[in-house]
Amino acid sequence: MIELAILGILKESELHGYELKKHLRRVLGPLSNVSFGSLYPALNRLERQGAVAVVAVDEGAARAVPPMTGSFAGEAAAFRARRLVTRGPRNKKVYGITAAGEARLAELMADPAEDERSFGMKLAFFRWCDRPTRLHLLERRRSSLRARLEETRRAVGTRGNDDPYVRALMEHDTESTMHDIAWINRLIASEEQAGEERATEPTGGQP
Amino acid sequence: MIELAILGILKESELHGYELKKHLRRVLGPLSNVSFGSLYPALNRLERQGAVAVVAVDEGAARAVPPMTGSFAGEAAAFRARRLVTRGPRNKKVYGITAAGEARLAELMADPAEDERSFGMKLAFFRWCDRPTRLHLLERRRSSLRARLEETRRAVGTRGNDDPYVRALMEHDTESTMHDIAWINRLIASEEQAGEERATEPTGGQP
DNA sequence: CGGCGATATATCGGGCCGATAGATTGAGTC
DNA sequence: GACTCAATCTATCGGCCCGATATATCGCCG
Repeated sequence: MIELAILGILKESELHGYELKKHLRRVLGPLSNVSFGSLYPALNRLERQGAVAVVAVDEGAARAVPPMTGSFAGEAAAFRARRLVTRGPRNKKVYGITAAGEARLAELMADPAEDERSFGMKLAFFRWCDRPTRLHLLERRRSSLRARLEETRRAVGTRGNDDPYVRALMEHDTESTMHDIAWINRLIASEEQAGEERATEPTGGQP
Repeated sequence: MIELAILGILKESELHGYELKKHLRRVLGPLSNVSFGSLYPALNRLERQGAVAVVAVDEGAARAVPPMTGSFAGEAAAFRARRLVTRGPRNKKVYGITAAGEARLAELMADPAEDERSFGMKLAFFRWCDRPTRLHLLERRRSSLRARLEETRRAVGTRGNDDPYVRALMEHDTESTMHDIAWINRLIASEEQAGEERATEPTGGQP
């Protein structure tokens, strides 16, 4: 989900759409590559939901509407209207996350469907959630990877799948999935270790 | 693209939609998991394009329309119409690939965009194309993986990416991509080897 | 000044997915 | 036989996402 990504980025700093896209590319890198055709509608959706809000409208507007010239602003609007469309001149709408948005982010992180891509996004924003949630997400991911592994192995044993290329595809999928599981195991281990280190402090848990 | 997958499966045997989905799941396994919401519209599209054709309408129709009772068939149609929708009773439309469809399959295999998923599909149907095309696809895939590798490495070196989780994500992406490249290299090697073995025959190439 | 590439916002058509609906068949159950 | 229940089978709908496209400004170079 793109909304998760937007909220995760906006939680760090206020940005306008274009910057947002660049940050998304930087953080999610080769995962997802969000396009404007998704980004702007998603921002509008989030704004309608009250999860983000426009913080400022920069530069362009400052030139088009200098202080205390109401009639001039009206002329500018008329000029815009004459040009077939009402699209504003270099509006740079800077968005910020709201309290509702932070709640929504937590909700999106914690709960829903695991569509292969979304795990990567969630991991990229792990800093925004607590250790139990992180561990829960990691374990859920691991179990879905294990299911995938088993399904692929079952498929290999099915008659009708004797094509060498299909075979190669499945063997490689198996290898990759095992590699991923090992990685998740390392992440879980380091998460648990960090948790234990913090547990050797005043507020005692189980010794 | 789902059309490629449908044509690739139908080239092997004639099937109706439901079977088609099961075969797709078997062959593409954990890649893609085609849903009915994509499958049926895609079949209609392909039929409109003349790439596939309905070969037979089985069972249900055989019961509803027994031989030589035109009026009865008319009644059945009226009955169906009364039920708010015209959806046929257990129609089991069996599809087959046409000559145009085979051409379209070759076209889809050879040319277009590389959206990460489509390579897996193409590989699954490699048996349907010749060695030069296979090598071309493998090399294209390798170069896109190399590009991805480089982009991720660039992203790791960018300031602002100091979050440990983002870091972990990128390191793992790098590892996976390298793993994939090694795999592609093996596929290319075995493809070239098979080509050379066949080249030591009557029709001489370059010694 | 005139073009050119980067910045910036936004829409549109079309594909894909998950949810849902409607219908038929076959097996099991009393 | 009547009843239920799961599986089979086709299909649509709303909604999201993407690529292409339109529009407009900004800063830089020659």
